[in-house]
Amino acid sequence: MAIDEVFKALADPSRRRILRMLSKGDLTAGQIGQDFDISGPSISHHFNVLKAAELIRGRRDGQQIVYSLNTTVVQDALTLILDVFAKPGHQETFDET
Amino acid sequence: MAIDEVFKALADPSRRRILRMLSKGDLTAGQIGQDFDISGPSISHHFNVLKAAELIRGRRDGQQIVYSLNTTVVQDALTLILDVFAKPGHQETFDET
DNA sequence: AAGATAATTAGCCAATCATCTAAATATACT
DNA sequence: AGTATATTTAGATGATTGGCTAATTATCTT
Repeated sequence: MAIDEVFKALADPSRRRILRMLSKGDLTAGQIGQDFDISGPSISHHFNVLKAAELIRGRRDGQQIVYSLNTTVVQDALTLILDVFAKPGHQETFDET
Repeated sequence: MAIDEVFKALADPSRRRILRMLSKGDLTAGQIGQDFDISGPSISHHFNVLKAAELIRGRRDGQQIVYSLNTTVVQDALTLILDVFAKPGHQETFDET
């Protein structure tokens, strides 16, 4: 997993919205696009960025591409995000102060 | 806290490195800068981005500016980051699969 | 095989970003 | 007051980004 790609992918609000949508379940490109005011190609570009970060995966189902969250990478990404802030030798879980 | 600023701040590897350094303890601008190959003004720009996201705070101590992590905002930011991936109604902690 | 639908890739453009050098500001020292 | 040190702000520049339209690819339907 490329940490840099992950953080860059998360930098855009549309992409974060896509991730949030997919966290509730798989969706086709079209279903996702309907929720946005931007053009199809622009959405497609966001899919590419998210795929480059390996945060999502797409599989073709007939005419449509069904996108789903790559939960494995999402877990790893969250670990790395927490690492940015974690004091080493201070094994803290998220809820801890 | 401006979520958008937070994610933009995290998008740059130098800024993530700064945060990691500060998570171990406060440091002056100069001490941080020594660890980087980029110019002073560039580092200063990164401080500004991190300050805009309220992730760090700087206080003057004589000639130096001492930077520290804004732990309150860091906590809130982590919550928001987790929200990007969390299925609602599925109260999951970080360690859970 | 022709046309419709779903989505992508290609190519362009304006806006943003990370970096730089030069100049400015703030504090300390002599 | 004058100089050195620490850091920032100002302004410029090349690279990256997010958006668009047009064209392409893949699949389905008739």
